[in-house]
Amino acid sequence: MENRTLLLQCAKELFYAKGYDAVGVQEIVEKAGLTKPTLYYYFGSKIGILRTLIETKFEELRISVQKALDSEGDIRIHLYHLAEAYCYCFERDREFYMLMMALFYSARENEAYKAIRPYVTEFYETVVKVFENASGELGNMNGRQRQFAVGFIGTVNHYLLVHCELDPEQKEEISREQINSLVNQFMYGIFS
Amino acid sequence: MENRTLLLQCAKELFYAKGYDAVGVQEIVEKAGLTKPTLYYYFGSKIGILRTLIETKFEELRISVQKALDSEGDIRIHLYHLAEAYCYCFERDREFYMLMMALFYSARENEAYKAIRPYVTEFYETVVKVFENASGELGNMNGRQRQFAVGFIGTVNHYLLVHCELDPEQKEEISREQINSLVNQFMYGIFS
DNA sequence: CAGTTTATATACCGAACGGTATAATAGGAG
DNA sequence: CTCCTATTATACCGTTCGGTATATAAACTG
Repeated sequence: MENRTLLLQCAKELFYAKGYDAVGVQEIVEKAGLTKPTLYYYFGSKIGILRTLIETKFEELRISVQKALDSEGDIRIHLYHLAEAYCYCFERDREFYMLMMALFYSARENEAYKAIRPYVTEFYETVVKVFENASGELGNMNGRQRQFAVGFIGTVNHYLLVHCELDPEQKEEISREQINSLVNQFMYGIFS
Repeated sequence: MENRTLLLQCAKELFYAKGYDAVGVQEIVEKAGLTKPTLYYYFGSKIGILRTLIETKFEELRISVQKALDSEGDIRIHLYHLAEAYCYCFERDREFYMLMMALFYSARENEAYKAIRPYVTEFYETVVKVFENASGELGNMNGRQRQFAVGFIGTVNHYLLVHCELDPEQKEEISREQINSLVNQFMYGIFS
């Protein structure tokens, strides 16, 4: 493996296990069997390596989300494909997805949170648009699109957290029925 | 205010805003207008001040949760009172509740997570028991009590997070109807 | 008043922090 | 072979980290 990739991998594992602020640059390069100038050569700074990590992975997620939203169908279908895209990303790299979630819930003035914020906002806005485009089906939402979007993302994230707790070894993958019932439960919450 | 209480207050605000690892002991005592030995006199270590913070606040939550579970009624009533207890804790000290949530989602090998883990586990087990005691009403749960417990806590937490997003100034308090519909939505998820 | 306890400050510790100036090494191109 | 670029290491920078030895001031206790 290239040293650049190796550093990204080691950093991801350490950030996931201990948290961004609790990991030192020294620790990352030691794990990779390299030295600090190598890390600074590729990424420029400690936050730079986190940013690279986020950008790389989000690009993958962005593609599958776009594919999900291009599909034909009602809002239920779109939400299903959206949830599917998240679950797919989760299953491909649990460590990264969990790291992302930890960052999402971390302190607002933290540097690591500021690094992930624009990406989270981007996806949040994408989901808001899904609800706005569905006003024909859902009727007047009284400006609750934002609430729905936060709710939907939260429901999916929470589902994945529970899934992680119940299947730590990642033995079974998330089924279509599970994703379907997740979306249904969320939709019920809207109409009730 | 006593210097001890002042230090706890300042630490809470900083941990909430920046995260435990990103805050230095120096920063805490400067905000309080004191010096390091004073902090070490009262709390012994940096993690000691977080532990004191958690223990103090959890004692309050523990009392209101116990009161909720002592009430007569079916599982829906118990869950309602439980959700009410969480919401009450949240409204009394949003900063602390949000800090708790951030810690809950933080990295598993982080010192701060280890400090809060026993308390989270304690409440988690309490909620598991609520579901176990309701086997008469809910029928055979196929050992899904744990899943329900994680689900319930996650639903409440997520609701409070959204609430925070939509009412950042904390103008209106959470109504009985809101708590009721939250519990109903969760119960629907179980039966579906 | 003398002795003890409680509470606070000054001034310091070694270690780790993020980051860098500089040089050596390696590989390809002319 | 020689130059150039890409990559890596040695050795260091000033700052901040969590934590403490020691002294002092105030408040209680006999």
